[in-house]
Amino acid sequence: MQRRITSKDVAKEAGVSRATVSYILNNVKGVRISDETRGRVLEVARKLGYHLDIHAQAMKTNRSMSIGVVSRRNVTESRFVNVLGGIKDVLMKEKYNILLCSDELDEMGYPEYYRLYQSKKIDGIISISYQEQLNIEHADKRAELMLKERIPCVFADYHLKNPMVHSVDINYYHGGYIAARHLIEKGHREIAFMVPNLDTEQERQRIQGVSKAVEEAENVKLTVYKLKNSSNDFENNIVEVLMDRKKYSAIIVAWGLLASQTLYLANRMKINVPGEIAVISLAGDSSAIFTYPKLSTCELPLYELGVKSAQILVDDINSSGLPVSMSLPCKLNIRDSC
Amino acid sequence: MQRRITSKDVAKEAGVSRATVSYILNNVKGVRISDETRGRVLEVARKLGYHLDIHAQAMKTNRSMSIGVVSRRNVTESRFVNVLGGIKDVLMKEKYNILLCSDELDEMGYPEYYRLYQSKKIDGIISISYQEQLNIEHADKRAELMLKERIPCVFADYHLKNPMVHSVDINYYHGGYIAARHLIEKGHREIAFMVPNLDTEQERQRIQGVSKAVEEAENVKLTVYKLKNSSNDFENNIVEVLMDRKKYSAIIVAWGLLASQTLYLANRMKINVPGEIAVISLAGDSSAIFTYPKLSTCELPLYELGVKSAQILVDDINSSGLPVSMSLPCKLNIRDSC
DNA sequence: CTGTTAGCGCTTTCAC
DNA sequence: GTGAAAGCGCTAACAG
Repeated sequence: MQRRITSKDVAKEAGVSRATVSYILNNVKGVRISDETRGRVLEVARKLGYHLDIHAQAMKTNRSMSIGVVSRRNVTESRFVNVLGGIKDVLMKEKYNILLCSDELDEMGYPEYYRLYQSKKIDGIISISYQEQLNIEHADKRAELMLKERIPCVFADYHLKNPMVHSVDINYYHGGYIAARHLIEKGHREIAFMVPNLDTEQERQRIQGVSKAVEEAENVKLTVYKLKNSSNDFENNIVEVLMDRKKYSAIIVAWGLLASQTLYLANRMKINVPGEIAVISLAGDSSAIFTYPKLSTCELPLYELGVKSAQILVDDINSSGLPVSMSLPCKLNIRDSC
Repeated sequence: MQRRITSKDVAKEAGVSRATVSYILNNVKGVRISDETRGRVLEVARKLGYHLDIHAQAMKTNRSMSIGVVSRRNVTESRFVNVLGGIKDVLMKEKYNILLCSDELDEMGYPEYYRLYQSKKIDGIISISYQEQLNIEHADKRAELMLKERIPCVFADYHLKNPMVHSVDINYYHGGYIAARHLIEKGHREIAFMVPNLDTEQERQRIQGVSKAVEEAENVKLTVYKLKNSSNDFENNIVEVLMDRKKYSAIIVAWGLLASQTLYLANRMKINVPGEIAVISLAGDSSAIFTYPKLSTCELPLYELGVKSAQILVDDINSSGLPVSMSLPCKLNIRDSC
């Protein structure tokens, strides 16, 4: 086991002091160092195979250059992963690393990421909402904790009540509105809206958005079907709605998976889409594009959500300012199902 | 800005020494401490809001308790994310955190994760192959580097030549074999195999596995279609193969997305699946289950891949031993398309 | 412009 | 069983 090469070794070998080495390696400005010295030190560092000890550095600077990204357990959901992509792209540029955290509580009732922050393992937190997140009060409580302890933190897609924490949300109202609007412009006058029966801000906004578009139009009738969520198997629900198809010419479906399933069932029931019924989904990822027919969706700005969240967090860490809160619009992606 | 609470503060307040505090908080065995003292210290720590400084600890112990997971850029691929799930479940139990790394090279030609290891930010590395990873020599070179510097490292799904590094692979041969075998048992005698024309171990194994099953059977004819990869748009290729359909009664498709697209096109061309042609895919994730008809797949053991990789890495860090290399079998998941 | 030095907060050996 | 003290490798304030 051989000793680690430290900045001391580099300094000695190069015939300068440790401070000089530190200045050069960190590119500290406001210190002028002759190009010759600089070159020599860099060369020696390379030759000796010197590597910074990040813990020693962190100890001095009180910065770990890591950001915690919190997910509710399931890293597998495509929603999570798309947001992560946006976060990663921003943080890489800013020299931050991403540390995956859970929010499971420890014996003392604190979430893991709280501990990681207090231990200085991460400099800030991005919390991404999880699907079917019912318990908003719970999230609000977490936000309180962050606020109280002044922990740099951004809530992504949480739609919190608390206006003092940074938040980036998705404008589901807008999504519902433009989707319904599109159908109306296409001439549909009887529209069904299929949405899981959940008491979440997300679904509430969608219903409002869809309703708004309908209200603005003339002679358009809307039927909202609230699907009972029996362990995520909506088959029976969907079949019922499809049986009802004399009552409308188009369906808006709240979720991507639900939409795929709807198309599947339509195929099975020999219902022509979009001929007999047009279908549009208010979410859904690219994996859904090979449904038959290709699904028209209202794309959620997931990548953007990640980008904005990361930017806000980095800004906050660098100079904590006023709380930022924004809401990102959706984008229509019309393919073949309507 | 108030001073950080240190173990010194806790020690003073509790009337013991810092060493005692450390022993208690880390649950060090081989040191007997009266329950009364232990309780008092814990209580004081809680009251004062003491939190360990993880960098100071890491500096002493030379352990950062983080593992780097390397992905080639695209964290969005479902392949990556499923493996990650397995890794996460194991590492959480072992008290390790996951740090997402890229393998982009820095000015000095080292991948990011190499730097992170040398800086002691991570204790080991799990490298997950990326799809269509063509350049095996390149990967072998990375493996050399890890080996030379004795960096704890596991290569997941790389099929490296070097037997000295830990590796966990997927047995694509097995996947191809059981899929073909299933079709043969179902009575199919003319089988087509559609595979992207890539010179990778993965596709080579698949072809071998499928061929093997065909050879073992009597009177079965296999036609291999190598698809030219023009920017991942295989539509024309697939249509051609489907036009050829008098020549076979079943198709094996190498990739999940390709399979979805095949079903889509079959629908569009009014070809009945599995009536006219049966279809089975050698990969594909759960998002594909709402194709019409529901796609039969040979499931890749992605979660397991993550689990095994993480276990091997942790073992290696704790007591570096002989190189482990294993290959995980696939699993048939027969739904409606064959 | 460069060097000296004092810690950052922790663990752990060694003495008591 | 408990305590004193020696660093781990770095940065930044200060002195030269």
